[in-house]
Amino acid sequence: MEKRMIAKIAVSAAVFSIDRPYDYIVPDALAEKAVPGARVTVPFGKGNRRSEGMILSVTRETEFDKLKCVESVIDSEPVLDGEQLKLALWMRDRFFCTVYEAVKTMLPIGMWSDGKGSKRVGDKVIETANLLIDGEEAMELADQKKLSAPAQSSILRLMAQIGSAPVKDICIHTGASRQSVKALEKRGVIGTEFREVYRRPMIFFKDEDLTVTLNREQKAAFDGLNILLESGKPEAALLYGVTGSGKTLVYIRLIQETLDRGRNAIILVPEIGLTPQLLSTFSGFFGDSIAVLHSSLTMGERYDEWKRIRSGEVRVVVGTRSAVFAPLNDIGLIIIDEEQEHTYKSENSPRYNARDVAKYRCVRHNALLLLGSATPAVESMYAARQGKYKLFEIHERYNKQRLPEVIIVDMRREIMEDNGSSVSAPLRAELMKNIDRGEQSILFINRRGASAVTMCGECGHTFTCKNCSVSMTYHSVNNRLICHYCGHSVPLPKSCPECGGRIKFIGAGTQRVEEELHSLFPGAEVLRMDTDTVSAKSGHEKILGRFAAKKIPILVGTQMVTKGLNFDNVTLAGVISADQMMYINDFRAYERMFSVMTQVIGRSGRGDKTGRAVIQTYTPDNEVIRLAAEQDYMSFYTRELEMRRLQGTPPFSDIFEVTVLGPEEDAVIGGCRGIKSSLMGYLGGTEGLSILGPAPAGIAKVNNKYRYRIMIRCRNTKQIRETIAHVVREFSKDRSNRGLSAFADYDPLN
DNA sequence: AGCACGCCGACT
DNA sequence: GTCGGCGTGCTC
Repeated sequence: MEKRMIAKIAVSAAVFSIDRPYDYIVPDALAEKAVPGARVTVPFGKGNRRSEGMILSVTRETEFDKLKCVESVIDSEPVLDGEQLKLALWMRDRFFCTVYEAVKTMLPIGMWSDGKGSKRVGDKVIETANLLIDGEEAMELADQKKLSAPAQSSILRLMAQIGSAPVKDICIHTGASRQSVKALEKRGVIGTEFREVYRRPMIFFKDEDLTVTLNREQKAAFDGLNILLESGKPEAALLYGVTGSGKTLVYIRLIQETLDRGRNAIILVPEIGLTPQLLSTFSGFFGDSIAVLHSSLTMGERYDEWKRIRSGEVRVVVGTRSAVFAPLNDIGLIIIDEEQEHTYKSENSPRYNARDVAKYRCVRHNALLLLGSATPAVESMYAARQGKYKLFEIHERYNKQRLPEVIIVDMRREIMEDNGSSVSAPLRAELMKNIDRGEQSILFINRRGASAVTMCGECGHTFTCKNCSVSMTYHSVNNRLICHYCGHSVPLPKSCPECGGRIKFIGAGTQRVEEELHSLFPGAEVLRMDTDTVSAKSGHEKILGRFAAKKIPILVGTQMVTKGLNFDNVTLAGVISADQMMYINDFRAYERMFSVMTQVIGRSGRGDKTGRAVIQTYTPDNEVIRLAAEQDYMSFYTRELEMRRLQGTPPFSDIFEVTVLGPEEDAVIGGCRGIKSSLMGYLGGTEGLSILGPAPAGIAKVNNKYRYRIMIRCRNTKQIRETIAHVVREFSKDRSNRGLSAFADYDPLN
C-alpha cells in the first residue's frame, strides 16, 4: 500500500520563533486541490485552533508518526507559483519574518479575512445577455412586438445592434425593466449568463503625442541600457539623471523594447510619486495592458488587478512597494524610480526593501534591474562607481532650463528682527512678487504637524503624549493636541500647566503655515496638500487640477508636493524649515534632506521662466544645505561617502537592528543587553563587527511599550543572518523574557 | 503567541 | 475537598 500523502505547510499561527514547515496528512478527498501554492486551513497547537497555512510542497515522507490532517483547501487553484514560494522562503531568512508573513504580503489584501474588519472580496460577476437569434430576425420580432410589448421591442432593437451587453446596461439604455429581459429569455430569444468582470481603477487617458523623442543624453543612456536588455543575463544599472532630465522617457522606451521582445515589465514608484499625471502618461503609451497597484485602490480593485496580471493580460505593472511581488510572468525589466526613497522599505514585518526583492526577481528572470534617481542612495552610487552596477548619467535638464536661483534665509536673523512667523521676510517678498506677476509658488513642509511644537513661552514646558514619548501636535480644527503615534488627544490648555504662562507655537505644520499665509496675503488663495486633505479617493488629483486650472497662487504641502508636479507657471519653491530634516539621530538624515531639497527646488522653473527657491534654516552655514542649493549631487556624494567611511556605515558595512519592546523600561533594556551579550558570544571574533546599544528606538515609547534597540554593523552574510535569527528565537523562547518581544531588521530606515 | 497541563493556596 | 493562580512546555 502506498504511503500517506503529506503536505509541508507554512502555518499562519506559527510566530517567528517556532516557524518551520509543519507536516500534515492530506485526506484523500482533498488530494486533488492540495497542491503547492494553495492555501489551506489546519488545526494547530494544543487547542487545535484553526489556522491558515500555505502548502510549500507535497511528499510521502515524514519524520513524525502522529500527524494531524489538513482541514480544508481554501483555493481551488494555487495562488502562488514555484518562483513565488521560493521568494517567500528567501524573504524569511533575509528579513527575519515567517514564511506566512511573506506569503501574505505577496498576495492582494482582498484574499484574506483577517478578522479585523477586512473581509474577503469575491470575484465580481455581472449578468450579461446575448442574442440567440440573428439580427434580422430580432428586428422582425421587435416590429411585431412594437405595440404589445414595447419594452421587449426596444430591447430587441438594441440587442440586434450590439449582440451582447450587461443586463443592467440594457435596462438603463432602453428604460425597460429586467422583467422584460427575463420574458425574452423565457422565449429563448436571448440567453443570460453571469460573467466575471474586473473592477478597474479609473485612469484618465491623456491625449498626447505617443512618439518618444530622446535628446542626445537620453538616447545615449537608452542605447546603453538597451544593450544590457538584449544581453541574456543583464547586470543591474543605475540611471543618475538630474531633476527634470526626462528619465521617464527613457523608462518608456525601455519598456517598449522589453514588450517588443515579448517580455514584461514592472515599474515601481514611491507612494507619493504615483501621480495621476504619471498614470495617464503610462496609460497613454501602454493602454489596457498596464495594471496599476497602489494604496488608494479598493480591495476589489487590487484583487482584480492582481488577477488580470496573473491571467497574462497585463504586460506592464505600475505600482508602489508591494507591486514588486506582482505575479507577472517572464519579467524582462524592473525599474525602480527614485530608488533612494524610504517608502520602498516596509516598516512592519516582513521588513523588506522592494529594491532587494527586485534584485532577487531580476536574477531569477534574467531581467534588467534599473534604479533611477536624481539623488541616488549613497550605497547605489557607490556600487555603480565600483562597477557593481552599470552607470548611466543625464546631466542636462530636459529643455536646457536653467537651475533655479536659490536664496538661503537665516532664520536666526528673523527672530532677532522680531519676526516670529514661519514665513521669513525674504520668502514673503518673493511670494509677493509671484502673486503680483500671476505666477505660482509651492511651499514644502517636512511632515504633517511634525514641526508644530507647542510650548510655554515663559518656562519652556512642552506637551508630550502620556502613552508615547513624542511631542503632541496642535490641530486648530478641534483645538486639541494629538499624538501622531497612538492618536491620543487632549484639549489645548488655556495656559501652561506648570507656570501658568502663555502657550506659544514653535515651528509650524501645514495648517499653521496656511493660516499665516492667509493673514500675510489676504487676497490670495492658498491650497493645502497633506494627508488630511488628500485622504479622499481622488483628493490628490482634484487639488492638483484646481492648482493648475485656477492658477491658485500658493500650494503648501508635505512630501506630496515634492514629486512629479510639472507646472510651467510655478516659479518659486520654498522650504519652510530645512532644520527639522537634518537634526535627527539617523546616519541617513543628510542624504534624505539633500534628496528632498533637490526635489523641492526642482519644482520651480519647469517652463520657460527661470525659477527661484527659498530655503529657510537656523543653520545657513551647513555645507549640505549649500550643496543642495547648488544641486551639486556629486560633491554631496563625495562628502557623504567620506562620512560613511569614517562612521563605518553603509556602504562600508551593513546594518542590522534588533528591537526589544515591552511595558517596563528596565526589563526592555535588560532584554537588549541579553541579546547583545549572546550576539557577542556567537560573533565575538568576527572581522569588522561592532555591536552598539541598547539605545532608545526612534520613538522610545509607542502605545505604552518601551522600545530599545541594538545595532549590529558588519557584512551581511548568511552566517550573520542565521546567528541573529537564532538569537531572536532563543530570546523569545526564554522564560525570563516573559512580557518582552524582539524582532530583527536588516538595513533599517528610520 | 496561545493553549493545556500541573502543582500549590484560600474558599464553599 | 476543589476552584483557580500562573509557571512550564510544546506546537506537525
